Amino acid sequence: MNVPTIQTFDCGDCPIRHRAVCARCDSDELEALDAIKYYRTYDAGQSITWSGDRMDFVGSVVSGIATLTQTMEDGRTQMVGLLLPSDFVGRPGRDTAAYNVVATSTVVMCCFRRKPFEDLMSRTPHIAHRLLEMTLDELDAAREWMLVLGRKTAREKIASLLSILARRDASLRPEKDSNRRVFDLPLTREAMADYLGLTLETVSRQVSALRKDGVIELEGKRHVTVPDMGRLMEEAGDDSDGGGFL
Amino acid sequence: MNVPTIQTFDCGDCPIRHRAVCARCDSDELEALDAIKYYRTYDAGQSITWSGDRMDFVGSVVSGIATLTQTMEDGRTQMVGLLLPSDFVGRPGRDTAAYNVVATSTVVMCCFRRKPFEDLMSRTPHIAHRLLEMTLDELDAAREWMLVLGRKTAREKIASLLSILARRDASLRPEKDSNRRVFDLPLTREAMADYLGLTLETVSRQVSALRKDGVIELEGKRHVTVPDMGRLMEEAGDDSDGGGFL
DNA sequence: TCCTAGCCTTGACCCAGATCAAATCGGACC
DNA sequence: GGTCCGATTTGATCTGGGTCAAGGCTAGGA
Repeated sequence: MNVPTIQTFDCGDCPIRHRAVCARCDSDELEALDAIKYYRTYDAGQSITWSGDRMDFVGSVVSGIATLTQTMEDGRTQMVGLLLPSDFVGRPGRDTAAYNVVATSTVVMCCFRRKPFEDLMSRTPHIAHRLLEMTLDELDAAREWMLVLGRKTAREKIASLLSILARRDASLRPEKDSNRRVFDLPLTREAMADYLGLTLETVSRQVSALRKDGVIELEGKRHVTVPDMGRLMEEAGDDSDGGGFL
Repeated sequence: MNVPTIQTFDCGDCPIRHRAVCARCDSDELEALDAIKYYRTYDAGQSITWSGDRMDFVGSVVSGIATLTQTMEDGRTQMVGLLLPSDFVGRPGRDTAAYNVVATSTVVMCCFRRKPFEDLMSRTPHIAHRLLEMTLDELDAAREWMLVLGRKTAREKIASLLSILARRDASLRPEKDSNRRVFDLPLTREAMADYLGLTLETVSRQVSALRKDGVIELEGKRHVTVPDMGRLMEEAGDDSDGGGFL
């Protein structure tokens, strides 16, 4: 499978380096982007966007983690995307949000007002291209996830999620030992369940089982050590490199 | 939810009118597209693309139906997309296919060699924009499907699929009675199962159940009549209009 | 220090959908 | 018409994961 490179860009004074929308842009274009950008902070649990609401900005996550969810009338909810630093939020060309976006931790967003962003986009082909690439990556991620949701067992689902989180985390900070990974779970058991199409009880049981079997080690409830990524990816049912992203 | 308009365009001598990649293009641009396009026919069951293979064209489906699937080593497979006439296949900027694409019926594709298409794309912003829109629609479709896969019951899954097929079919041919729909199932029970993350037996049972309950009528095994789309969408667990596409 | 509120874990039991097995249907081909 | 084969239906049984219920762990507040 295809593991897209983490989307990061340097937009001047954002606290992290990332090259998302403005990779390859020249300085004029960057200046134009700078002119319409602003920052906004959301507290953990706060809603960034509510499905159906008017949405007059697009932007990318600078720090923190947000989730993209859909809900049925009876309350069943499914997470359809996990937004990590550098991920893009919002859809140019549409003025209402299609999903609920909720901050899981404190989230800082680098926002662009939608109209000026769209204007800029139609003037600078780079940006449209970049956005196309990012969208295609997201599409691949969504499709990979369809396989997880439709055909994997609970244990494989958990292993898949851990493997993705471990790899996304690893691409943020350089690792020495390529086989060992250490990271903090950014999600509650309930959020994991919503991502995996499971119940929180099943998530809890399977995490315990993986711990018992030595696939992972836990320190507290959130701090995870993966002694052997290969083993984890086997558990996930992934072949060679375990098509991951998101 | 958002029901994207069917992507169709008129590319000169294609047997159907569609406005996919070249909507809004002027005549010069159309001519440039014409210059690099060619047609190719695939028989039912024939593979159009094999995951991991080199892919040197992109294109859109002119007629027939193809499926986009992912497979695990042990044979479990999940359909991740259904390609109906006018849908776009292939990813500009990547030279290997990410999925298996298989013709379900005889399929005619309007292809563009990838390199010239990419060149053309970088010269004509319209096309990149159009592609971005189409990709965003597909992403919405994939995410909608994640909700189906992750949280719906077997009966709701079947109803969701039928509702999507009925609506996509309806947007191809004009309908008088907006409540009634008649169409042919383009998929075997097994393909439906692969789409829905079920087994073919369960698909068969639930289709029978929906027939018994008067939600649909069957003539033979493939010809479906939906007497009341509202009822069907209720069964699908969809609110108002039942987020559709694909 | 204790209390409280979220999380999280674990156990007991149940059921929707998987699995295994057997017909039946329908079209293509002789 | 008859045979064959793949697609479909239907039945019987099994089981992974859902549901319900009872504690446990930890951080923050008083």
